[in-house]
Amino acid sequence: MVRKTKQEAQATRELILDAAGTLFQRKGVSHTSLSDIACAAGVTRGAIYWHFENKVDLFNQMHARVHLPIESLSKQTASDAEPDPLDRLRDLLVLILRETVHNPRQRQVLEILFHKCEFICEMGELVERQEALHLEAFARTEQSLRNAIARGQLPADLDARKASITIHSYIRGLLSTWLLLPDSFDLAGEAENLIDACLSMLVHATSLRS
Amino acid sequence: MVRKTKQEAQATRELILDAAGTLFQRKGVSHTSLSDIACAAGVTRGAIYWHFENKVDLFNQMHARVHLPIESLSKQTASDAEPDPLDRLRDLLVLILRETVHNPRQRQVLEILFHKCEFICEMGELVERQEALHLEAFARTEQSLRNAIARGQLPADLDARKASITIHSYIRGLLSTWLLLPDSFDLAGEAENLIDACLSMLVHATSLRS
DNA sequence: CTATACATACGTTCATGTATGTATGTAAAC
DNA sequence: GTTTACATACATACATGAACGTATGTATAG
Repeated sequence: MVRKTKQEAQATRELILDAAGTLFQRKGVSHTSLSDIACAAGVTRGAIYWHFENKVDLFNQMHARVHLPIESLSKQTASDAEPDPLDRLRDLLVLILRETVHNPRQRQVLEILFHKCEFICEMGELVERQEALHLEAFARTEQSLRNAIARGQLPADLDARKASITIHSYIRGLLSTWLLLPDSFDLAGEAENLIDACLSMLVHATSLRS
Repeated sequence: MVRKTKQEAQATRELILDAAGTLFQRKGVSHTSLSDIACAAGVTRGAIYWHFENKVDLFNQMHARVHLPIESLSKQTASDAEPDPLDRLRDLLVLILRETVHNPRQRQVLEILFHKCEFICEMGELVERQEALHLEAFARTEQSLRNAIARGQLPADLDARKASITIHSYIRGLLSTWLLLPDSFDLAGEAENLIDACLSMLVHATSLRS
């Protein structure tokens, strides 16, 4: 069997990415060889080297599949035409927590990023792109907070920058902790409570004001 | 040169651990070979295999050096004889943030744990011990919070368990974010503000009550 | 004299990258 | 509508080097 049609080739590519995701999640990125992936996907290493440059490239392509939805959502949230920016922010944050629990692919990618790979320069784009994504997210949330302040939903002297970083750290900590110890608490069930607690912090904490 | 005195042998052991720490932090655990470590420490692999079973063992021994101070501190904090448990908790949390910034060894170990190693079963004790440490920390903070509730420093109906996990996730998120992007905010300078914000959340957030 | 604290040397196992083989889809030529 | 030619989508085979673990050598401390 050789020379598949373009659709079949695309399916093979997806197969490889799926297998890689599963193995990365279970054994870690650097402890998974291309032979492992090929075997799990039912192909040979030749197929992998056809579709990808090497493991790092394969790893980066993996992330390209899952980022888009959450990013597009967060963008419209930061619009200053939104009449209730604080509630949109709340919706977004709750969604992030819930999706991580219920969307296997998102959970897989986050679990790999948090606990199954090493952030080193050899990973190529990953580190830079991840840093860039964070800074973008900081900025977008900061904008949302400014909009909320302008609409009187948050204290006028709230330091939006500090608050944005605080929120993101909080979310990252929740995800990281839950992905490490999924049985320690019910992330999906408590999502609203956890986010509301965080947002109430923005309202009440005088130490986050300038 | 061979056969050193016991003190010199101990010094060699420390040298190896130091070199390993530096290389793990820079290149990641699995991308650092024992040859790299030996070379950096000015010894041969033979010396490493004399002092340690293998890389995993070496990695685990690394952590044994740095955990103790923060653990002993957190233990006395949870004592119910403490008249001001909330303030002791505050001190502890602020200290954790500051030490991470100013104590190179703590920063190194945390940076490795968060971003330079993979949490997989092949790492041996690491995963289990790390999980155990987390659960202990949850429990201790929960006890501190109960003490604070008993002394009227926190709402009587605060869910201590939820609050404990919330605090730990928050701290973990701050550390993880800062270690990834140290220039994005001043963790040491803002330590008190960040912790006060978190503690004010415990006081005001109704969503953390039972 | 013996155990220690290494250094040296050796064998073996992967994992990687590349080179090559090969059968088929696909499009153009006739 | 065949035939031809070429690119595609892999499989197979090979060469290389890195990293590991172990076995052994060896000088000295105790």
